[in-house]
Amino acid sequence: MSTSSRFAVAVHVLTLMAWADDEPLKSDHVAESVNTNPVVIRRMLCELAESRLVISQTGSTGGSRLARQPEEITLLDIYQAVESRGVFSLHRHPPNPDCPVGVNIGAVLNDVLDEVDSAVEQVLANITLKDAVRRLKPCVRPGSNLDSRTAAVHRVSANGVKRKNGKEQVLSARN
Amino acid sequence: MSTSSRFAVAVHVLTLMAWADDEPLKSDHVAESVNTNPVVIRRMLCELAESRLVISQTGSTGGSRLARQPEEITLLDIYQAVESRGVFSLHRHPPNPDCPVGVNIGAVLNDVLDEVDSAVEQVLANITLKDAVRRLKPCVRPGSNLDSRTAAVHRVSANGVKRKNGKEQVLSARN
DNA sequence: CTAACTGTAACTATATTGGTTACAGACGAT
DNA sequence: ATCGTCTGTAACCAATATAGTTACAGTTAG
Repeated sequence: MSTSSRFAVAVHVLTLMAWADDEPLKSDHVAESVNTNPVVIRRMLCELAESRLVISQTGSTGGSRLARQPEEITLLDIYQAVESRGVFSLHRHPPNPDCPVGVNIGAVLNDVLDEVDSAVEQVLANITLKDAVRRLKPCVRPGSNLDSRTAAVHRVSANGVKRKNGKEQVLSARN
Repeated sequence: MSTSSRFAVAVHVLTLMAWADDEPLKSDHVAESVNTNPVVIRRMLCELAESRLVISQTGSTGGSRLARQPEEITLLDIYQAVESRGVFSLHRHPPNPDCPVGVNIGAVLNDVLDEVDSAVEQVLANITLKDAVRRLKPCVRPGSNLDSRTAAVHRVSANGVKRKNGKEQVLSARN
């Protein structure tokens, strides 16, 4: 499955906004944190705005901020806003209806894929943006006596992270 | 997420073999049921053979059959054989390490993605190939007095299937 | 030996995502 | 009023993954 990074980027963007605590962020600033092009961010912000997760303002003092409190936004909300399709797909072309397996495998698979989707949604529904911010442990909060530039000194290596499944990978190379 | 149909096709192929009850199937025959090219099937069968789910034989009377009983093969086995990566990906490029959120969001996301992957795996681990065959309800079994050609008369429309999430779609167009 | 398979390379087609440039429109500041 | 700085969005390109196709070497039963 060629999974996209859209969900990861969306969570990153909204976590930034939760961190910024209602101060509107400019797409350039967000893009710098995500390490991508501002247009990519603006495109995603449009989708998030359509889903009523962020509010954007044009103009010279514009920017985007969360539409709700971080504890009122779940990762499921974000997932549904940016990943329209389920986890798996069915066949590209319909199976042969003249085969007793082919004619029915679609219904069987639909049931399975629904079960999978439900399981994913249940996990994501139980994590809020506030939780995500809370999990940013090694970082200092904006209100502390260390500003973000200082905090950057404490940065840990993002490489060599191991997933539970044992696949070694770099932070950006889950694919 | 641009999900692939590899898992759906793999389940289809192995369900066919479970249905065939240890009789070796030729790639041409399988391809006809899946409605694709035999080489696509053979490629997938190679992967499934590497994962010890099927056994293939070359030669004029060759073909592929299950390596184990259908009740000893779970959908998780199939998933792991053909979908190497997890459900989501992290960022394509590493986030900005000079940003207090960017430097840590990867670890937070890894935890979340692990939870999601585990949930998916748990669902799939609890469904065996035998279950899949059992769920092919409206079909007649090979041993019955209706052969597969006759059974095809009973075929139902594969179109207009609705997923639980309300997205209307055709059987082949979950993407 | 021959026919009928699998295994596999090589190429093409298609789709999705992400990156980039460019520009119209909004809006606060002066 | 106009100017600078934003967002929104179109248009295009690049990269990648999947899938479809042709072709052929190697294997095996008869």
